[in-house]
Amino acid sequence: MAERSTIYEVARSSGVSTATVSRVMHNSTGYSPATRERVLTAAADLGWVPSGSARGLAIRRAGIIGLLFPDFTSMGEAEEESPLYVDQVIRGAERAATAAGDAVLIAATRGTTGRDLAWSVAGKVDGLVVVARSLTQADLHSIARNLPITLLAHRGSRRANFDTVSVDNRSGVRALVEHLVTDHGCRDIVFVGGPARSPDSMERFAGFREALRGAGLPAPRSPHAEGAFTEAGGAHAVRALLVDRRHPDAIVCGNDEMAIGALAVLAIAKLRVPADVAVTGFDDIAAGRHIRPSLTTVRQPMRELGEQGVHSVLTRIGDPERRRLNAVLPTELVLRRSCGCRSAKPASTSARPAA
Amino acid sequence: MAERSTIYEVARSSGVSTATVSRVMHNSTGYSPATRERVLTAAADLGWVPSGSARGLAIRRAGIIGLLFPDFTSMGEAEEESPLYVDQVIRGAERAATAAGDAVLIAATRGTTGRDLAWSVAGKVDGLVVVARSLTQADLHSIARNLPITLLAHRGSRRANFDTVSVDNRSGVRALVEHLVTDHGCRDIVFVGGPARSPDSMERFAGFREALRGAGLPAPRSPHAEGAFTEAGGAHAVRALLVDRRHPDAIVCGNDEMAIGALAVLAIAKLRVPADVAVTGFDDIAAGRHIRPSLTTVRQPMRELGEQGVHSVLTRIGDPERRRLNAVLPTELVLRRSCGCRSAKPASTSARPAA
DNA sequence: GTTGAGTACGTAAGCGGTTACCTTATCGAA
DNA sequence: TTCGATAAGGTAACCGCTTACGTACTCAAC
Repeated sequence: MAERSTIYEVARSSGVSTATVSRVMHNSTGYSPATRERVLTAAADLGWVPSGSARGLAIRRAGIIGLLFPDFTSMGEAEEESPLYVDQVIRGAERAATAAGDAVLIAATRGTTGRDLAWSVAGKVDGLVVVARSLTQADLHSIARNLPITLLAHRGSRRANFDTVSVDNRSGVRALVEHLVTDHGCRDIVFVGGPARSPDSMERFAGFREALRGAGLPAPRSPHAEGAFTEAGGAHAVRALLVDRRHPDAIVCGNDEMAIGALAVLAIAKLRVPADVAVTGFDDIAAGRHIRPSLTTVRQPMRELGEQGVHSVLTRIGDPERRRLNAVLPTELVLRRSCGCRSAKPASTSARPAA
Repeated sequence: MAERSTIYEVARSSGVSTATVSRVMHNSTGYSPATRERVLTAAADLGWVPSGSARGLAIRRAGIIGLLFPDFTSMGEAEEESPLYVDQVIRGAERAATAAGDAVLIAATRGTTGRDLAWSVAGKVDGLVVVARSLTQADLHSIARNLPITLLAHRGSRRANFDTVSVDNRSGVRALVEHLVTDHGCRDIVFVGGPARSPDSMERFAGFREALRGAGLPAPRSPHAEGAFTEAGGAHAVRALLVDRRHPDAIVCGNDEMAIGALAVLAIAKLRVPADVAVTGFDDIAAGRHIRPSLTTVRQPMRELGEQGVHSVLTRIGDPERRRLNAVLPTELVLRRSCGCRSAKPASTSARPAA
């Protein structure tokens, strides 16, 4: 690996000009079959890997879409790091980008801002998919002046001047709570939310309230307990909850990890799930299928979120003048044991299509 | 977002030459504090995102490391797709790259080869980390002529002319089996392997045999059953196994997902775990902690694998003449319920350091 | 006053592809 | 024979940065 070979070497060793090499590589016309052969073998012989930088500069397109997501590890101790669902989003983004002939560049934002961000990530891509609140408002707007950006799972995104793709948190929880009320006769239902300022948590709580009001039940102004979106967070919140009240009929948790934490605490408190109290989560992570009782939850199409995100920036790259697009992906109710259901067949819910 | 702004515009609007803008942006010397201010504000005002392609071309370094991993989804039906541990590897790679000021570009190889590969991925990066067998031998060697490549978890990699980072599969399983024999008195132990040609599976089986021989027990020439590295694969293999023999003392599975499949089949067969038969996995995926009985397994440092992989190519980029590096990461025995242990404290095992 | 060193810049030649525009050769039709 | 069309392929400008050099100016030392 002395030096990376260039198009000039390929041209020389096949006796043509670089223009012809370029033409052959792109299947355009203007060369004979014999020439084509010579160029192709020369390229293969050299193991030529064309410089993406040079090509990108020339055609003004790097062929790379960036995916930005939050990672808190290095910030808050060994805390929980970036949420599990990000993995799925990454996979989805990869798939969509590859299908479109692009590649995806990923980067966790650990407090990176401004100049660093622009140089280390933004400059290398043709567009950015940004998960949740991984970027400050300032950076978002600054970068958006030069690069297409699509926001993922960003609440209040309708308002903002961005393309967005989000998940129908509200309908998901609404369907879930309606199920608890209607099919399991629950009346006393509590909501254990994630971080108070989390957009996801707020939306889910909103769905919770809607369902209760719809059922003619009293709806609280704020979640009955809150904690981090982690097992520990859920455990802590439920522990606190049980201190000053009798156990409710059902505990609706902000996400699956919190629900798993809740299950652990309830087991210790000798409360049976679902006999004494039903428990539900949100996300549908893998662990929910294996834990006992298996977890009733709302499935988010995380992978699709990533796919649509990439799709969205690709679309805007293709047509910068197009009007803003705010897509909302449907969620799906997944009924398992922890709510009292026996079967595990999922029931489809919400479907408000892209706006 | 009319047109991406360039260094020329920054230069013009701050009244200096592009050389000076460049100097200011890189904190080198040769400008006055006043000039620095002017340039910086101009850049911020424009929201200038410098072209990574242009910069990459000029300094002959894209600042991107590629990570290639297998994904079989689109090839073999809705089969299982790329293994779960890849997510962890991705996270590790991202972290290491970001720490070094680079970014990571990910791409699943779904049969992509030759020319496409070179253009879509290889050309965009400064080096490649390749998971397992995501690339054909031919592509590997071809690309390696122009790009630093580090192989991950690639058996027989010692021989190959590549930098490698792998995991000590063999010692991991050896420690596991020794534990079953010594602490739980198992004699009749079977190995349920992954795909016959999987390097990982072969290495793990080798460790299995070593442990048995070391304990003076008869060691089989080949795994007692085999299947895909999935729940279905494990279930299928164990079902076949139980058809023509009495249940063994212990079933050592090729990975956690197979072990989970095994647990399901054993439950249906009314065999108690661990009372009647012990079951173990490999990998330590999250589900293993939640399933009942919790799964005894061997933890692979997946994240570290990704980190070391990136580290390795970065090192080689820095010093192309350096001699081959073959790192082997230690594994760790994780004792939980499924082997008969009560506690869940992990015991450290193997530690053969980098070679 | 001349010289030398140092500071603060500007100039322009790359980096490795792409592609608009030319040139040359070939061939059928007028 | 001449002409126009078409095929095959070369020339060189350009994409947006970096950086080796060159230049102008200041200041201290001789």
